[in-house]
Amino acid sequence: MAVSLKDIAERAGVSLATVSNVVNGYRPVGERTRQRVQQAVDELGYSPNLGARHLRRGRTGLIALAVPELNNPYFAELAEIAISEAAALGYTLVMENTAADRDAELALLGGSRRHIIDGLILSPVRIGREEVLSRTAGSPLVLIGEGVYDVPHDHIAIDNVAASHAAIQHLVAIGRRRIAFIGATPGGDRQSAHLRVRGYREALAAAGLPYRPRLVARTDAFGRPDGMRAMRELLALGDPPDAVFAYNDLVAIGALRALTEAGHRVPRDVAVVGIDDIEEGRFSTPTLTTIAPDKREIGRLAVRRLIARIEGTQVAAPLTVQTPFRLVRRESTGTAGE
Amino acid sequence: MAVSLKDIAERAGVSLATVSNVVNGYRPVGERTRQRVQQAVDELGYSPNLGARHLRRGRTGLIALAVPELNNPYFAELAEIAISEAAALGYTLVMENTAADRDAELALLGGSRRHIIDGLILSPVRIGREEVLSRTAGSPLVLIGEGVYDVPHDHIAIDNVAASHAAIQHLVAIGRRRIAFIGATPGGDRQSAHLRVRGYREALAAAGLPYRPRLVARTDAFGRPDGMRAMRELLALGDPPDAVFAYNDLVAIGALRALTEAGHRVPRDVAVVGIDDIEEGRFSTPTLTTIAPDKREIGRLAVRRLIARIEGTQVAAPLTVQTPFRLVRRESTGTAGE
DNA sequence: GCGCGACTCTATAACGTTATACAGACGATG
DNA sequence: CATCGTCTGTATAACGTTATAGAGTCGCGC
Repeated sequence: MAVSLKDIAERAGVSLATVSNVVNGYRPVGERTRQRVQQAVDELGYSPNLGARHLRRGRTGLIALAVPELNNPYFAELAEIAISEAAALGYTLVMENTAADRDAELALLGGSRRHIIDGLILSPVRIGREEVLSRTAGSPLVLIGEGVYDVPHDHIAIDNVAASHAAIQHLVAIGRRRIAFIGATPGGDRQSAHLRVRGYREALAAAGLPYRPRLVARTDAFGRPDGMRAMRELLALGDPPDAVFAYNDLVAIGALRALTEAGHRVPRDVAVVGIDDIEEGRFSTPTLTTIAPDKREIGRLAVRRLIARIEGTQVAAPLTVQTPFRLVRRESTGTAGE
Repeated sequence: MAVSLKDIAERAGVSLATVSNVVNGYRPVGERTRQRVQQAVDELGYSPNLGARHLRRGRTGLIALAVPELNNPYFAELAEIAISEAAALGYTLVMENTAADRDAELALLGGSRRHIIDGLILSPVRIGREEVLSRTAGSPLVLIGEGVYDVPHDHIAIDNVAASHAAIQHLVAIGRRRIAFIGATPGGDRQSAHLRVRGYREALAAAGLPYRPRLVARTDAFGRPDGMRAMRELLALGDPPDAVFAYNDLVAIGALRALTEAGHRVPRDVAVVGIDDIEEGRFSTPTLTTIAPDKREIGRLAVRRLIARIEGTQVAAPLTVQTPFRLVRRESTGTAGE
């Protein structure tokens, strides 16, 4: 079971160090010995003990991706991309679930996994700039999502304000005037929800539409039930909206369901736009118009940048990258004909 | 940054071994020294280096959950449960994605992660009994899902045949006669798809309905697009079905979409039943009737059993556990009134 | 024939932890 | 007063790896 370098060394009749050199290619080894060692490795089925290697090298080969909800399809899709990118670069990516819990985010930031993990990709939702700044330097950190800016770490995000603009402009272009927003959060001011609200307000202004605070619905979380609840509240308003822009696709799908149950037609009575472009929105009834971030780009960039930091090949200043997005029109805002 | 036992020992003026004993409570330590050591630990913010501990103890405290698709909500929901259960027991669970790839499953079985992981929970889809049997004993293994039986490992699953029965009986009870199945796989004979087909056939027979091979649709995978494609094929048949039982909820949702696009009414023209009870099915239009496995039970049981094996407290014979399920009626088979 | 670099390979000291064996002090016991 | 056990604490050898320093051997130029 436990076959170690020592076993190989004995079998091949060479020293420990030589085997190590063959396995790692760290130093040149004569062709004859190399072959003998390689044969022993194959025969005994040796694989290096990563724990020991870590202890010696100070690196584990593990990186973590910490997200606020594992079963938000957006993060699941992102994770799948990140995992394969990490694998391609020789790292193993482990998922960590913060459950949108402030303490969990702080613990990760503080290095609770410090000895296990070479670096961390974090999607923060409950912590802000100060908390990140107060981090006592640990392993490399890459931020994704839009919560925190102006910190000395790499940061990958879409331009939330611009994304909101695009959504609102689209709704205005199809003739909507009373446009609601679902998914504002009570606290947090550099949070992405806040940014999306800001984009919403700016775009309304640009279109010459009034900003009606009653059309901005708060939610505690960002799941389907939250969208459904908020939509019901909006419908209970004396003068309900004729369009809804949701914090994300899950919220939008909750809203869709509330509309259907209440007997409203989508998009005729109310048009709906989400963000994330999860697969579910391509199969819902009606299908969901959405702002599609480039998940592939986000996942790959985050992993590459983190690994570059870990390996120290790139000591350049931290960079904030804004990845592209596009508007995907589907039934919930009327297809071509409508 | 790197504060080790040695630093604590110096600070507290005791030996390395004593600090270790305080930290682990392995041996009694005098009250006075204990306090001095504890204080040093707190002041310097020591946390043990898990790699080194592993090297010494032979355990990492990591367990893996390997699933065929990370972004199938069923597995995402299961993962969330398993992660918190593992955390409660002092383990960290890492997700592994086999991508329904035979080689990936074999690699895990063969112990590709052997040095990193204390144990593995695997949901196999491409390998069968023989492959599992040929495993050269490695770390403990718990199987979930329904692919493989009669192997010397713990195995947690629902009774697929019984689940299929329940679904078909329900469809028969609401008056359906031409019931299709979507999600048969070409190969594999102990695979869960096969078992579900068997339950489908048996239940048809029990209800006195004929088995029509043309109503069994094959799919390459088990996602929304597969369900959609298969449903279209069924609709193209001269005499289409009046009900569909799908391999899982995702496939069912794909079928739902195909039906909607083709202008069929659900459940009036065609009723649909899935398996998994993912949240998406509670918000789809129409909402989806489904066989709901007890995900909480599955996740917790799998983790507990694996950890019991790892810690050797339970050397009893491997056990196959069938967890309960129930039928959840929703709109896709007609609600109470229909 | 001697010195020197180039080329292979080896011996060994870490990395941070835990388990084992042992040492010293102190009462109690014969 | 010798003997024994108990109670604390320490020294040290692993665990499997890699990096460093160094030891041979060979060929080549002077």
